[in-house]
Amino acid sequence: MATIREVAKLAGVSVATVSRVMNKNGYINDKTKEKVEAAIKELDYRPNDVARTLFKGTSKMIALFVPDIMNPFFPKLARAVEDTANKSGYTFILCNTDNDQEKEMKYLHTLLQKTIGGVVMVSSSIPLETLNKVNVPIVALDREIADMISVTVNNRTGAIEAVRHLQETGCKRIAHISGPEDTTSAVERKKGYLEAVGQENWFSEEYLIPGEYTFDGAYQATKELIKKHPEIDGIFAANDLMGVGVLKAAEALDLRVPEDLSVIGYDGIELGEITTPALTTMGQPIYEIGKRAAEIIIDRMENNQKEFASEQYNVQLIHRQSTK
Amino acid sequence: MATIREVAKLAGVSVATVSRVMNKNGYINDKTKEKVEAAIKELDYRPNDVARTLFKGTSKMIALFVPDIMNPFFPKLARAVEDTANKSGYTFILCNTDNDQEKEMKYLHTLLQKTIGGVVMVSSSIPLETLNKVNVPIVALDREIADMISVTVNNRTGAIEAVRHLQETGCKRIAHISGPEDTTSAVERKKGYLEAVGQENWFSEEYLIPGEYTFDGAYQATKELIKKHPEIDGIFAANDLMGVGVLKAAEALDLRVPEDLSVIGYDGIELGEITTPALTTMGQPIYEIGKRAAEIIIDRMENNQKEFASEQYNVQLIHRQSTK
DNA sequence: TTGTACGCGTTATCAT
DNA sequence: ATGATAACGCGTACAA
Repeated sequence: MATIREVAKLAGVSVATVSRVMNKNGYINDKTKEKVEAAIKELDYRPNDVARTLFKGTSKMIALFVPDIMNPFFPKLARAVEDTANKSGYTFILCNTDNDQEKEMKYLHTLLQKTIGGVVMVSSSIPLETLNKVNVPIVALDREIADMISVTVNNRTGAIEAVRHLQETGCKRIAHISGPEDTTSAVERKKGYLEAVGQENWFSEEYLIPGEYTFDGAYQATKELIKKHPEIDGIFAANDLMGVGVLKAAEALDLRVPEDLSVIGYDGIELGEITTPALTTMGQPIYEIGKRAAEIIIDRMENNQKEFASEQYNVQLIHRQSTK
Repeated sequence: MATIREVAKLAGVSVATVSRVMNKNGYINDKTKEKVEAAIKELDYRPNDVARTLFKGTSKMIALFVPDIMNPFFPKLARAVEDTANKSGYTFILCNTDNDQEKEMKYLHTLLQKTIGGVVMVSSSIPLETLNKVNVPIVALDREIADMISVTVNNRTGAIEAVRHLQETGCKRIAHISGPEDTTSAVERKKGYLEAVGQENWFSEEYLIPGEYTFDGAYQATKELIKKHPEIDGIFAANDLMGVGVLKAAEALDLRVPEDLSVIGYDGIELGEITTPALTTMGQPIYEIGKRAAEIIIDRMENNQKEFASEQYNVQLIHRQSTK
């Protein structure tokens, strides 16, 4: 790779001049500009981004922390962040955290040492004081982190709508398989469920069981739930991955869906279209929120004076085959 | 972030000494070492990786080029590469290429400007001369790229095995939905299919139709295929995503699987476990090959004198419900 | 309008 | 055993 010095020599000018034409800074004679551009072209010169970064003190890189890219909710989110980052000339770094604090801290420090520009975080177990001490813009995505700027969907009201849909399509006894307690989206969805049916006279605490946002968790949970409470005729799973787990458990239990058991999920990932029956769900604008989070981060990096606010998007019922 | 100079000042030594204790280079008095370490700890000093990279001329970053992380085959591969990279202290950069040459070239140059350490590539439309000119270790993963070092599975023999399985379970007329012609894995799988049944007297070119490795492609292909050739009783889809597409098409066509139509896929992604019926497939060690590709890249970066060779892994029949 | 020289934070070489 | 300093490649005051 050619350096700025080589270009300067070939063009018969100083490095400063080359730098100026590269960055369109200051005044330059048209004639010398041409010479320089010719030299740049001839050598296929591309400025060394590392040197640039060192000088500027910040790099055009943006990182995304997700629990696990193998969870089918995240690829689209990652894609959205990457696309948006690229559009503004940023490089995209993906970090799988496994919700492991040690891993997250290690990542954060590694990135800091690379003078990362900004971080989009889906969840974080990093202590708030660390997060605040760190001099890098951070935006929370999908889940809130304390009082940081976040891009989320309206989980509580979406959950209420999900339960209402179950009721409107004839369900009398509705259970909820919830997500992790330390995840705001899961907590909000559970709140919505409780708000919708917590006061019903049939309601029981036993209708509320944790599934940890995983397929297996929901599968097991459903089996136990139905064994104990065969009267259940509707299940609201806090995410689609669990919704699919419920579907498979129903299959194993020889329960017809939606005749014997109605199922609704949350997220609207493509997986839900592929099951038989296809999963009814509350669809969120996944790509959209990922894109917005990236845009906000980039805005904050380039435009530090502006005021930023959290954003909340709406979810929408997608009626497929797992409810009547 | 504290710099090495601040540490030096606090410890009352020169920056060279600090550098030495950081890198465990040269001789250092135990006493001064202690002083320096104390200062490092006190300031929570972490060397600036950008400066380091600038000096060394290469960075501890490894990139993975995939067509699209939203394709369910890739998350596990990405995860494998990232895990392996991290284990050796490398940072992971994900690049979605969409099989778009322009995008790939842009990525490559961006990364080069960051003095990327190595690149793992799933497919590439980058001209070979560019690839060769570039002074960065590259390994091809999942698909071959000319004569570069690659980590793949045995696609041809796996395909033969898949077709044999269909035959052994009673299929008499077996069609193949193939992947992209410019993708070596797809070409090899098609070769295997042809090798297995191309000489049968019932064989017809019309049994061989392209599905582009996509769900929709396979869905449409299946519908047309069955309409034209209702005698088909077995389909070998060149990947699982298409296998699932076949399953859904069969459902739409009111065909029972496997009674009326047997289906086998390729890859062994988790998606195939979730459909009803679950998809029989040729499972490849996805995580394993991703890991190996990363290991090889890292080896090449750290150990340039060694000789490296391509590796090929075996696939294994996973018999689920879509075949008898 | 252009060039010189310094600084960004490290590491490695050469003295001491 | 330790320190001073050049060098990595770039951008920008400041001088010319």
